Amino acid sequence: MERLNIDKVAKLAHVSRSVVSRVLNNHPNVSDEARVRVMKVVKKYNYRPNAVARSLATQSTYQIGVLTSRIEDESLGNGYWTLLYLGIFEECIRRGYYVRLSFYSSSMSDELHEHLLNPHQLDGVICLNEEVTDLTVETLADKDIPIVLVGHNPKHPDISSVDVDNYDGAYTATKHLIDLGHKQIGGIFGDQNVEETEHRIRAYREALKDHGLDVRGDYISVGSYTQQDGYNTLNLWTENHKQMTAVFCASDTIAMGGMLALHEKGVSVPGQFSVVGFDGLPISRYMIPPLTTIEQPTYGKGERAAQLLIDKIKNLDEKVIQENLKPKLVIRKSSGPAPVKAS
Amino acid sequence: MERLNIDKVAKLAHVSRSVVSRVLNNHPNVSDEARVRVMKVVKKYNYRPNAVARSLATQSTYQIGVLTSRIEDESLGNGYWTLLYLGIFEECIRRGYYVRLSFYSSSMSDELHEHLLNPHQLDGVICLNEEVTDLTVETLADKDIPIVLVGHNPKHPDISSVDVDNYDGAYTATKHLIDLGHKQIGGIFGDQNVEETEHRIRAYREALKDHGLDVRGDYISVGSYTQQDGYNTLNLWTENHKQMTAVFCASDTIAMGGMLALHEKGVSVPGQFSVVGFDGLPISRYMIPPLTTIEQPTYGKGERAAQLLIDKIKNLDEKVIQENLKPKLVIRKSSGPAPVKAS
DNA sequence: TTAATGTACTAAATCAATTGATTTTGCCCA
DNA sequence: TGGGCAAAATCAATTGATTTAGTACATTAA
Repeated sequence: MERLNIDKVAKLAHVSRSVVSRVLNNHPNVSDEARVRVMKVVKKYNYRPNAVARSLATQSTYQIGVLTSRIEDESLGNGYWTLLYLGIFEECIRRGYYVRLSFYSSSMSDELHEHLLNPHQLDGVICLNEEVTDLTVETLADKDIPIVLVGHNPKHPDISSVDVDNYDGAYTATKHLIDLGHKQIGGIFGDQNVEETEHRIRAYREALKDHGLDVRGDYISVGSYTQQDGYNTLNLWTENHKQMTAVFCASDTIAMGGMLALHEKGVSVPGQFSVVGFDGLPISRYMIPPLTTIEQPTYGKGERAAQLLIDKIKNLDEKVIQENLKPKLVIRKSSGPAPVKAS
Repeated sequence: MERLNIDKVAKLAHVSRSVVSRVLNNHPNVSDEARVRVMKVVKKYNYRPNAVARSLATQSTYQIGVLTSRIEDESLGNGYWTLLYLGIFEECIRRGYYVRLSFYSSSMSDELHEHLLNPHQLDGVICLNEEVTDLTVETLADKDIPIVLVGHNPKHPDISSVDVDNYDGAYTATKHLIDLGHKQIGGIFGDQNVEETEHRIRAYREALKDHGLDVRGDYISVGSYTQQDGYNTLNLWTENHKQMTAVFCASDTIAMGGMLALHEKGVSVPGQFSVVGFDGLPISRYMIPPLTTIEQPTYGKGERAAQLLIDKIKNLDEKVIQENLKPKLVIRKSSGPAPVKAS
């Protein structure tokens, strides 16, 4: 198939190339006859304007970059990400944008990272985790490229972001356990110094306090959002904290690891011990037992982030929006009434 | 920051723009003095050539498309995909390519699908599942854009592809159960009419036959690669096939659902019943009990697919390569010796 | 009837690179 | 001093679109 360009189409339709461009972009001042002639040729030869040339002329590529850090390597395998990508992608496609996928690793040279964010190629960037944000913001600082974050970042109050309401979710989870009669409730949390984590911890503490329960420092573990961390922590606690009857895990993966530790120690869930997770990963309903969890709208987070970004690209709207999506408590079999004291 | 282009750089370095281009692309016939002068300016102003203009001139975008079908919606949440993307991405970055991510859904118009594969924007395409292959091949038929598949597809023998050795994996899994003394072994498989599935089924049957065991039709289920399917199937079988003591699940997700069914029925794993999965998802080691599975090199599949694609883009090499990567049996706690007959 | 406005179109500049053709420079040797 | 020959540099075409400026003609208003 010989390559078709706008000039050839113009010739075939007996108009100038400007007219073809007008027709294709729905610009005014084109007669109906000309429009019909052009469209006929376009249809017949299945002509599509060259997007690269168009990008060069318009100085916009209709591509946005999505940047994930692979620092928490292990967590990349947990099913959360694909749903996030899907949400971003589908919103983008609806609005005529393409998605470029990148993973950042700390071993990457700054130069390569900059390369990933090459300003002539991306109309905007979504950062999916904390680790990439600082570097990205810095790299794009004077380049005038909009950024949106998934997960609020107090270090960057001038950048729009989307997050689940972490406080609300963690409070609800803890209260759920309190309502079931548990008095000794542990909390296992992920990465320190991340706003998300701090909010979840605060909500956990305040829920306990609000209901007249003690907040014990040794009932709180702050590690990482991994199965390994949940496993290790509950392995310890089942030894050291015999009074504990429930735990709030700040992610489903932590809960998964934790439940394995409980299983190995012969502690029955929920008979002797209740577990609540956070995230609502698709796999959570098939854990043994199925996990009570705080379901966050993962797909929706991606969707909304893309919306905010594209709005920003189009309007150059300077408003900063930091949005909280509501999570939802999903009660399954991993949580139950506090066991009656054996003493 | 005022926009820098090749002309301004040329002026600042007191050379013509061709020299700048030569320097940047490591072409010969540039004097050392000129090279040094140009590089000095490039460094000083942090100049990066406009990738869009470069693409227009060279007719190549250094972007490859990665297409996933979202038909099996549920399975998008299982952690397999991100690892595949990661493998593709890292190989691409090493070789100077970008990755564009797309999800195909059957509700998508053909036009939109074509749009996703816009020939002026992609140097090549990787199809990650069966569902998107036919349409993609057709769309790109006369466009001269290389394609590589993840998962062999007998309908397209002229396209390179990467897959795990499904026969080998399934045979090994089944043999593992046989070696443990199981005689009544079920098989739960995923999507019908996919080469992958057929090979796994064949290997399962032949392993049984090779070791003198009966192959029973009612011990084989062909459904989908989902937890739900594993759950349903084992729910049935625990009722109907009391003699069965083990099952080979053609995916870890199937196994996960299956183990939940067993748990609910009070069947202990591996005491009364053994389960082997396929995939080696990161979550498999935290299932209850940790899953014995056939680990496939998911990251490696992505990596290799990207390699094949880029080789094809660069050499226009007409060789068709259909490669099988070796899977590995990982023995954990979900499989054990066949229970001694109660009768 | 004339001036002002509006519509449909074309020509040419622009975007920012690559690259083949051409010219200039530098060097050696006769 | 001039001819021959590479090496190095420049020039200009090319890639395929958008978009501004300019033009011709028709319509409306004064």
